[in-house]
Amino acid sequence: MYICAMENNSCIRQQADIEQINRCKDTVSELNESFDYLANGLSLVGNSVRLKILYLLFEEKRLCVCDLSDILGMNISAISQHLRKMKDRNLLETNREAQTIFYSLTAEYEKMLNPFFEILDKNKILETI
Amino acid sequence: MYICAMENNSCIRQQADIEQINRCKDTVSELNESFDYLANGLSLVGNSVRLKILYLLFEEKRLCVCDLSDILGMNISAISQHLRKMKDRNLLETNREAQTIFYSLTAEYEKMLNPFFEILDKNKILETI
DNA sequence: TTCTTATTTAAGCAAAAACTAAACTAATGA
DNA sequence: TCATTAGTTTAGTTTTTGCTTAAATAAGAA
Repeated sequence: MYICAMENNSCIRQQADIEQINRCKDTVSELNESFDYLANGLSLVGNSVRLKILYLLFEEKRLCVCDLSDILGMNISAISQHLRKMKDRNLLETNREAQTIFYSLTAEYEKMLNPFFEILDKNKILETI
Repeated sequence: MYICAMENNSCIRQQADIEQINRCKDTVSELNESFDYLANGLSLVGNSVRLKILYLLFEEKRLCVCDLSDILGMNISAISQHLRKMKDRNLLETNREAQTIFYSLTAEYEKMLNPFFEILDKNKILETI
């Protein structure tokens, strides 16, 4: 009989597969940082404002903060903060042209996010029919 | 000259491409629900506890609430609430066997999440070297 | 029927994320 | 040099998310 390590919510199972549990625990501790890193990256994409920004950059190649603020009907500061997060995680890169700073997708993430852009593309076609 | 529709943070650009802005606005309003839906799905994966659960289910095919609670060292209730969210969004399905409820990935999302699982698999191999 | 095991659900709280407003930086041009 | 435009940063507020606790449900066993 196997007893969970939880203090309060004790879950006393008759039929736990201890080998399986241990194998899983090993996986989790081995990949712990990978899980955190990947989840953090996905959480950036898992926000509708940021997903819109990413898709628009995929379509338009480059846009400035002011464009995005206008398109999305949002405060420049809010947009800038979203862009910063994505730039910090290397989803985006910048290119200054006089006072204007253009944001674009990095090649790495353009490729990685492509399957999701395709889903959106498909919906776009469906909408127009 | 083009003036943004923002009240306070007025961004008055000399060189905005109005056609581009309008094209983007159309895209956003057309795909608005798709963006929300996709972002919501991705936000589920963009949490390290849920990503761990998904990967473990990918590896082990099925696990019950109690197993996951034990493996992740978390309260059963917390795990159950994570599972519920993912089941509601159709990432997971359940299968009752007596009192035990086994969760597993739906075929649709197993396929969709595969590229991310592959990243984790690769890291796993690297860790063991 | 009552007890135990497995899980879910609801309520409340704490931490994290997103947004607003205002101050700040940086490039350009009069 | 000073004003303007474009964007960033910081501080504070609001909203959302995740977790804890406790109560509820559901299946099987005594």
